[in-house]
Parts: sequence; C-alpha cells; structure tokens
Amino acid sequence: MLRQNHLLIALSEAAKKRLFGQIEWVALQQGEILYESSETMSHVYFPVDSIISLLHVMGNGDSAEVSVVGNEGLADISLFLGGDSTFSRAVVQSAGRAYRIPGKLLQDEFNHHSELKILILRYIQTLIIQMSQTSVCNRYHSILQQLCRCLLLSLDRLPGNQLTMTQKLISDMLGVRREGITEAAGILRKLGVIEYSRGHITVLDRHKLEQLSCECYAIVNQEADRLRPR
Amino acid sequence: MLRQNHLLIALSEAAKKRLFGQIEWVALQQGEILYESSETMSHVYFPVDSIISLLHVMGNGDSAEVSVVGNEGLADISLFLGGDSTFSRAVVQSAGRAYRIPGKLLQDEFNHHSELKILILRYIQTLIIQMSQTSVCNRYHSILQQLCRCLLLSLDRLPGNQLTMTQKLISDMLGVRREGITEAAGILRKLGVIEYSRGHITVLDRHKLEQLSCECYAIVNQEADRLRPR
DNA sequence: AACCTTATGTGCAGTACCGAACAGAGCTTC
DNA sequence: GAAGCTCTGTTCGGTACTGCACATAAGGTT
Repeated sequence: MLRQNHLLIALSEAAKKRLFGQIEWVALQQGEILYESSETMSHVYFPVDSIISLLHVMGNGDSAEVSVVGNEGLADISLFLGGDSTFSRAVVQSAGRAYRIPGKLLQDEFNHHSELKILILRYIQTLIIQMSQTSVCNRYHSILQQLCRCLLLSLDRLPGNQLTMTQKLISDMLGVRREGITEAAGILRKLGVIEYSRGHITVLDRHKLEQLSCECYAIVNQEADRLRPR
Repeated sequence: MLRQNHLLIALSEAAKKRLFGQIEWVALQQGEILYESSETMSHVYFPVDSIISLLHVMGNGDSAEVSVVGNEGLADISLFLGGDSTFSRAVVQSAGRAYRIPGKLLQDEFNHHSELKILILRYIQTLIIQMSQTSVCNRYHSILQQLCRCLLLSLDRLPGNQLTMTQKLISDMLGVRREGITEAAGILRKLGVIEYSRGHITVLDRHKLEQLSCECYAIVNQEADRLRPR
C-alpha cells in the first residue's frame, strides 16, 4: 500500500502481530467528532488519508486548533499520559480512512514494550512543538499567513492538491471570523495561488503559498522530520 | 520541609534512594536561562520556591510563554520524550531554589521504573493542557485578562503575596507590548487589586484578581489538581 | 421551475492592539 | 549631588482585527 500510517509502519513484525488482530479499518466523515473534550476514549485512530484536527474549545464555544493529526500520527495521545480523558475535541477535518485500535490494547503495548513507547513519546514531542508554535503563531501572525500555514499543513497530509474545507471550518480552526478567511482567501485567489468554490479548494501554486506563509509551517515541518520514526 | 517539589515528594523511599545521591540543591537567579531552545540538557530542575517559564522564541526574537513550571513540576520534559533537545527556552521567572538531578540518571529511572514514569506522564498531560489553554487564551482574551491569569499563576507557585517581575518581563511572557502591560497594570492599581513599583508587585485583592481573569486560569488549575500526584 | 439551504462576498463603524517617541521617576554609582 | 540606568507613564497615528448587517451565488430538494 502506497500511503500508510507512519507510526504503524514503523512497528516490528512482532508488535504488528500483537496489535493487528484487533485492528479495524474505518472511514471517517468530515465533521465527525471522534472525541469530545473530557471524554474517555475507547479507541485510538491512526489516520491514513484522513486528517484529524484537535480543537481546544472554550466555555462559550469559541475554539482554536492546537494541532493537526495526519498519517504521521495518532489521536489521541492522552490515552498514554494517564489522565483517563481527552482534553481537546478531535474532529475530522478531512474525510478519509484510518486504522482504529482499542485503547486498552495499545495502552498495554505502550506499557510493556519499549518499541511502541519510544515511537509514541517521540510523537508526543512533535505534537508539543506543534502546539507551542501554533500558540505563538496565534499571537503574532496575520490571518493571511495563518491561512497559508493551515492550507500547507492539510496539503502535506493528503494526496493531490485538492482540499475539502469551507471557510467557516477554517475560521473555527484559526479562531478568527469567517469574513477574515473570505478576505484572505480572496487575496490568494487574486494572486493565482489557489482556486476555490463552496468548500473545494485547489492549490495552484504551492511554492508561492509557502512564501506567503509564516515561518511556523517550515519550523513545525522540520521538527516533525527530525523526530519522524526511521 | 514545608514547601517541596510535588513530584519528588510523591516518590517512594526506594526511588528517592536511587536518585537522591546525585541530587543538588541550587539557587536560581531571576532571568537566568536554564536551557536555550535546541540545546541538549544535562540536568533537570525541580523548582521548590522558584518559577521557571518556558518561552517559545521565534526567529526575530518575538516570544511567548507556553507554560509555567513551579513546585508542581519539572523542567524540561523533553528529556523523556526522546528528541534529545529542548524546544523552548527555559528562563527563571522568579528567583528561588530548586533541586537539580542529572538528566541521564532520571532518564534511566524513567525507563526502568514505572513509578516515575507514571508521575511524569501525568505531568506531561497537565503541561499539554496548559499549553493548549494558553494558546486559545492568546487568541481570545484581552491583555488585562491575561495579565490577571499570569499574576495568579505566579502567585500560586510562591509563598506570600509578593511578586518580583517587571512589566517588560510580563510583556515578553504574554507576547505583547510593554505599554500594554503598563496600561493594564494601571487599571488593576486603580481598582485596588494590586500595588507595584519598579519590578515589585503586591497583590492586595486576590479574589478580585480571579474575577477579572479569564476562565483560563481556573481551568488550568482545575486540571492540574485532577492530575496532581496523590 | 421555485424554493431552501449553505457558502461566499462586501461594507461599515468600533476596538484593541501596535510602533514610535518621549517624559518622568526611582534606584545605583561615583 | 550629578550622572546614568532601568522602570514606568503618556501620547499619537496607524492597522488588523471584530461584530453586525445584508447581498449574492451555487448547490440541493421537491
């Protein structure tokens, strides 16, 4: 299979044997909420060609994305940290397929086999880096820059140059007004960087998108590369 | 000893024996940089009555605090995640004492004894929650609200009602202009909530400070309580 | 076709922040 | 007690957002 989940692929044959008996291959619908915050999770998802967005939601419903999970990772790491519940909301940002494994099984594997433990701890490190970079990005960068970052992050996790996301969805992730996204997207369209209509975005000029993005995209990417399982 | 580091205190006698041979008791000066980002760390710090601030610094020097470490935690967790280097800058926000243990020793303990592992994983969970809450707070809340949150977080980690921090320092942590802090602090002074002069802040009305703060303070606190070692 | 729903575009007043420049005030040093 | 530094206070113009209101457009439904 051409595209796979990086974490699962990195496992030894022995570990795969222990886990793959109970693995499921599931389809995720866009907008589907996998976990709500403060929920206990029964399963862990390993995206293959889907994207899961971790949103931190506040009391009044305002939200912001703290990190993105694609085929380089899993949702949700809190299973391994002992808190017994998630903190963010995990929502399917882009429809696609994922593997699903019972949480209990993975927990046992994590606790008794250092192989999975090492993989997951490194992945937690990349998530933390992503979260802290996002936090600073929130503070300092314009909506246009953040939109570019967001599009690039999604693009990297999908085949092709097509994205399926409405401006409203993006605005929830970036924690800004929908109109702000309309304006920024309009600029990108005028520049010939993207084309879009009613929830379908086509990236025409990836290079220019990278130039217009803030440094945050490159940094997160570079760190993810450094920590990627080999 | 009345005030201690919560993580160290929670260890069993056996674990303490293994670690305490190489433990050091050090004084931390305000402003001291314990780790720069991308550095390998040789020691881990367990604050007792000091506060360590983890700053994410960008290319141009702009920075923002991603989390605070007091006597409930340690700096820096990246030692346990396998990335071999820190990502944020750890700077002493409030002078005081801390225990210091060689990184290698703690790594071994973490890998071979589930007791420390469980403690630290839970602590990582609280840090992640703090980071993601801070991220959303950056996006949505006013400087005044954030200032209140910041003062409360520091207050909780120190004895007494005195803080030693200049407006410039606070502005670096919140990622805003120094003048913005001057204005917000002026409002708090007018309201009789705090008194201050040249880097010395006295909190007069803690209750009102909590009311003026955003929800983020309470949420982070409540989650930290839930995950605190028992 | 007519209708409904959802997605996108536009305009406008209001606000919270920023950058820069500068003034005063309190410790420190000699 | 003068000079120098650091910390704090104030002002001003500019900007990037916000909230609200509403127009237009592009599917989907009957």
